[in-house]
Amino acid sequence: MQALEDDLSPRARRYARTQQAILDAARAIIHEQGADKLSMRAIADRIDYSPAGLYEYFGSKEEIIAAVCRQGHRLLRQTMLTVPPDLPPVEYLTEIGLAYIRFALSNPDYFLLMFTQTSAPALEPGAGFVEHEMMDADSSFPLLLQGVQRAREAGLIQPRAELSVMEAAYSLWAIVHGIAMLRITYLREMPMDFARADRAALEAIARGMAP
Amino acid sequence: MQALEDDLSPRARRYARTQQAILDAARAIIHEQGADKLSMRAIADRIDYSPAGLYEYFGSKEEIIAAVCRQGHRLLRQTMLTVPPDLPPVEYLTEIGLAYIRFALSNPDYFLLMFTQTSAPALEPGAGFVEHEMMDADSSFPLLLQGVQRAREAGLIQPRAELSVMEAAYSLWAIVHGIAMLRITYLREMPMDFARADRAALEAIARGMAP
DNA sequence: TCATTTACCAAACAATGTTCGGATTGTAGC
DNA sequence: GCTACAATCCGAACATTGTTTGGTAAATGA
Repeated sequence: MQALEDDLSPRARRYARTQQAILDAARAIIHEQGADKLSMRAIADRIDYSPAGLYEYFGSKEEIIAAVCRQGHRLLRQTMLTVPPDLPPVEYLTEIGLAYIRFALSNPDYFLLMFTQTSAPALEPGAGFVEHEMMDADSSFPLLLQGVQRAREAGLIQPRAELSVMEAAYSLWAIVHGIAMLRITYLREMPMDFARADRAALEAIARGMAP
Repeated sequence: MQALEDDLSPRARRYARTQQAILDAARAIIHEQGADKLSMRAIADRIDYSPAGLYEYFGSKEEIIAAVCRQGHRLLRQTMLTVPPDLPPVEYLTEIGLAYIRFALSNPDYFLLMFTQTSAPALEPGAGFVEHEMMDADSSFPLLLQGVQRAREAGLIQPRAELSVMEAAYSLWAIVHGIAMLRITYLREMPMDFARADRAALEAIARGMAP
């Protein structure tokens, strides 16, 4: 991990390390006490700083949260990357979908924070969809897109006039995201065989995209 | 609306009306300024009360929010009820799904608040799923359930061993909820033909449940 | 060695949810 | 109508929040 801190001056390295310590503390507080207990003072206490000292590293609490969310998206992507890519295409899609849901269930507050931010960076007017955060290398969506592409090449998914590859991936994302969201919020206390229901949902959407 | 205020004493009627005024003010603030601008003082100002006075009607800000959310779920259900029930079953399902999404897009802060509450009333241990909030008369889920049931009776949806009526409705809810959530949060700035993509998603899931 | 930038903090500020004590108002019983 | 009691309602305060300010100490570069 030290290796990543490139050819920076000692000062810049310390700065980056403290910045990361702030983010780690924030993440730990969110995980241990929930997002509503995340305060500048709590972060400062945990890393032996004063609240005011944090403003040397981040402009505001919002910026800290935004940075935590970026790391969260990277982490989510990495979780999905643990699924063996040599699985049969449809099974692969199912598994990365389930991994997405599992991530949300293991880190409900974190996940909720990541997908509740309404203050996104506004895209410049003329930008295409590739410019969007969704298509970043850190995002998890490209994995879905690539999975759908592979399934299509294997002939297991039929791209029709009414369902492009992009739209197929969007549908998959939506159903998986909807399940994750509902299960960590509205359906948290619902007694139900979710393992079964989730698989059924994924099978249904897969069948709907089959030739 | 006066008719609903039953056979209560004048005092109880005033009480109920003030309670409703508080909820209306809260809803208006959420709609006009966003959920983060919702404060006890803002509510009090709007209805000419002092902040302390509100505590005669609600125990806390959380209770106010919970009540606002309950009304939100009723409103969402009513929005979905405007879809003509005599449409062909599959088309009916598509339309109430689109109504769900439309509600979220027209009231993003409201919708987000409704489905972000993680402090739900814990279900008593021995309770079945019918006891859950999801199955309330105010909830929108029963509409989906009933729609799926009708489609099944018309032979347009095949209930299989791996996909009960309940699970089919759950799948539909998930995809619609996922679309709604993504579009008002992560994908807010995404330039994309959502009208097309949403229909494609709903068609795909419908095809996946067809015989 | 000295001047400047960096790192850091104590103290204060404004805004928040909530509580407390008392004042005012409405109601029920006589 | 009068009185006692309960219901409303509010000013003032408290604790907790994010953030700013002014200044001190340390590190850096000349």
